[in-house]
Amino acid sequence: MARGAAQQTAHHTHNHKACIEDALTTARDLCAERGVQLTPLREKVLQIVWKSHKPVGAYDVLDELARSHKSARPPTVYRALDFLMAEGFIHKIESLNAYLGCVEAGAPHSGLFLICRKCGATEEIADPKLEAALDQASKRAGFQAERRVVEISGICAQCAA
Amino acid sequence: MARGAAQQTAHHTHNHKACIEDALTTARDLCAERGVQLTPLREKVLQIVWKSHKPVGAYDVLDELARSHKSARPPTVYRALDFLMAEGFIHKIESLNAYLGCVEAGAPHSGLFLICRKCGATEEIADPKLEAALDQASKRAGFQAERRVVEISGICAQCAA
DNA sequence: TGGCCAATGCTACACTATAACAAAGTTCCC
DNA sequence: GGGAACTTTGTTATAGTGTAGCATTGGCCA
Repeated sequence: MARGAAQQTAHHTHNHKACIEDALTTARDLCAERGVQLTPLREKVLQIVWKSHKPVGAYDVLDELARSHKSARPPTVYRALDFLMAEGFIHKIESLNAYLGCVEAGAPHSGLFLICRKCGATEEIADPKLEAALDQASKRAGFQAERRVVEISGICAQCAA
Repeated sequence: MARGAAQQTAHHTHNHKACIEDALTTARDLCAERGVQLTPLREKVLQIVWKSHKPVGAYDVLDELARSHKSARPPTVYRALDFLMAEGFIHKIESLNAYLGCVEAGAPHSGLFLICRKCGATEEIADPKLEAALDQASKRAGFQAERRVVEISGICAQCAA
């Protein structure tokens, strides 16, 4: 699963380095606030997940991590991913068994994802109205919703053009 | 993963045998219409998936299938599951890596699922308004939606009571 | 009767994820 | 500063999910 350096963005070329820096800074700040540790290992994993706007598999993270961290093993990666998810810094894309940096880090939340099956770029969109509609639908069925998984696959605007 | 005979329904006790029979009859009719083969193997797998209203893992299907079909292997099961999904008779629940009988077999479609994390019962609900809202949201992002995964986990009405 | 196609058999393997226990590092209190 | 409690990481092994690739069978029909 080679994920090249080019074509990393969801919509157009942009300064992706700034994306990564934003994500890392936000994570550092939030961890400080919360009194939890963004250890070098965890930070490195977060950086790897943020290398592109495409969901990345745990074993791809492991391969990349192992270059700087020879002792890395599957549990190393999964523990870091679990931490990052618990803090709301990344999401798991269930339909791909892969992980994606969260653009709205802060409150842990369920996102809504648009996944391009051609280029792999995945966009997280926030749509309060839609979220409310989902909660409505649950409530109507007498169901206490706790977690939402909403993943839409198809062709992104760039690939369609 | 013991899935008992009791407590099989999403909402209340009901004649689950009728559920299964309905599903099998519908599948037989549709396959005849479409000129595809609902072989004994595929029918058996469909029946196993329909044993309850809880999503069932592929390897649980395999265990059950092997009782009557000694040569069954993972590919046996996955091929049958793929066929049944392609024909719209079952759904895959991505967040559980498990499969569930479709209550609205016929047109292949993406469902919306309410998954109880306590009893496992999973209800498929149809909500055209919500589906339209999801399509709207995609379109607004210039995205051509092809497949939807919508899975809501929480506590069902029965378990809450 | 031979060629084609769909379905199944079968072996092996790839990919995803966790259990369980050991070791090292951190915090905080006295 | 010593040490208990806790968090994080190391390490080995294994469980769980899914597919590749080729062989075999059986029906259809030209």
